[in-house]
Amino acid sequence: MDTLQSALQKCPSLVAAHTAVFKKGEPTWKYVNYKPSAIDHKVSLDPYRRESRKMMRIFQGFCDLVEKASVDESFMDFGRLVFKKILELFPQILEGMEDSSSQLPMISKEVLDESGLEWQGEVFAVEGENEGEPEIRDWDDVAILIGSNLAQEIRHLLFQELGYTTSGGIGRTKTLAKLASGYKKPDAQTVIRDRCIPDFLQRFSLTDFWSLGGKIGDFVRSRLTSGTIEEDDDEIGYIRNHFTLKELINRLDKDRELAERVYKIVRGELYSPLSSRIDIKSMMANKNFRGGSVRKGSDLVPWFEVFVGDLVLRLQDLDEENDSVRRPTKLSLSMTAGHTTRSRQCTIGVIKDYDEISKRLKESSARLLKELEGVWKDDSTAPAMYPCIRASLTISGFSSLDGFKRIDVLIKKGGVLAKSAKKTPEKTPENVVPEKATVNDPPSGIASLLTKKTVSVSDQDHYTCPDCGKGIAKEEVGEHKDYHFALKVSSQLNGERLSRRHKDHESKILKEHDREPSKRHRGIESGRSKRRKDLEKGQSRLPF
DNA sequence: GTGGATGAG
DNA sequence: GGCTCATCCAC
Repeated sequence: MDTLQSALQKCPSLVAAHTAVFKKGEPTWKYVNYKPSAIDHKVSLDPYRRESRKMMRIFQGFCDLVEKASVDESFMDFGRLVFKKILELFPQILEGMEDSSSQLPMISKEVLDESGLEWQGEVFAVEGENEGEPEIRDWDDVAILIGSNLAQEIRHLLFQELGYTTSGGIGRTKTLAKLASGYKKPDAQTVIRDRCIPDFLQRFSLTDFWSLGGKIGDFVRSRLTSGTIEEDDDEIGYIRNHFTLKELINRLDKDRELAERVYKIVRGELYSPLSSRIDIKSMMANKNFRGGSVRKGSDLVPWFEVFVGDLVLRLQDLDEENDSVRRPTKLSLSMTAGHTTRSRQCTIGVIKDYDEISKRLKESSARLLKELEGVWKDDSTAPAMYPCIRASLTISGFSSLDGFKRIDVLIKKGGVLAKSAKKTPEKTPENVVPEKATVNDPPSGIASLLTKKTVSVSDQDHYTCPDCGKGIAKEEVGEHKDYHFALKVSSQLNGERLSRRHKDHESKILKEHDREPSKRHRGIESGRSKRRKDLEKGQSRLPF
């Protein structure tokens, strides 16, 4: 790794950015006016998380289904927005929807031109496609076209609001959007029409796909290719053209799931749904120690201060972000000395107050440290525990106590919630993990923009839909009914235009969240940011 | 409950 | 390449 000096030598115009740091022994991070040494500082990613959250809020204000992919990347499902726009611009589409099994008649070039729609961004073109305006052949292209406009809008909005430039990708699946978003940067977007997918994917290799970047990708490649020129020129196309699903299953040691994933991925047909809320399962604060600076137990205490400060801060952020109260029930301390890593965990009661939980986490950490020292002593395999190379604290087993917000106030200000709260967290609605949607064969047609096949089901209150017999969570009943209405709209109206009432209802449908992406759903992924000066609450920074 | 592996960035 | 972080799974 370069030192600051060597990096500056290679790139004189380099602007080295400061990052916020925790100083050993301090529970809060700050921007320091000196060069923080790795020996007694730990980087804080908090400022980035905060910016991330601001971006998320803007995305969510724009789009009804947003999936956070990482601190600086999100997927947006433009399905409803696109459909709404299509109805607005081309209401005649409804006439073609009377027969849901047939293809929708395409609108004329004149009507299209009248709409004033224009492509936004770099529209990836197939070999031999005429120069100039990218072709619009079918409704899929129209949808992507509108998607490119929406992407431009949200990117512009983000720049207006936060000053960040972004790169985006527009495609029919997350995989495509993600690859497209990195295709041209910075401050650009790339648009992939369905028919361009093979040509676009030719530019990538198997291991460029998300989740295939590691050993699994290498394994798949080793089972499918032998390194010929043909394969090398278009690895993905080669796989697409040479293997049936059955063959893939055989080649990949009967790993059906993996085979199906590969099969779909190389065709740009992995229609995985976006999930708006991924409940975090654990939080870790870690520090690698250099130069043998931790030679005894007491050397760790100031780091516990830092770890706990970091974790509790993030806990606060999590609450803020989700407007919830989530608390860990488990704490784990892990340490590495030499080549051996050992960890011990303990359970902790649910504590609402941040100061109280900090106190508890520190006490427990000290206790776990004692335990680990014992473990090391008893373990003849392991050498000495000190000097310690690494230590980390992980909190997990989150339980949500939103339902206790008021009760807690009544009991005691900053009080500790008793066992009752801890014993029944699974029963609180917030803690019910929604059933993971599984979509393999999405419905086709524009109607699919409105469909929702899977709904989350809680053990307690559910309702059985008379139309389809599915169990529906209470909160979801309205939405579910809208789903059936949507089906009717798309398949039963006998060519007549929607009545006023239907239109109202229809717009209501469009406002609903739809966690079921489908073949026709468009994803956009955007990310990468520039830094911007901003004073963070509760934290200080120096004016550089 | 633990240790290690995996994958992303 | 070092480092940070989250998740999964075999034992």
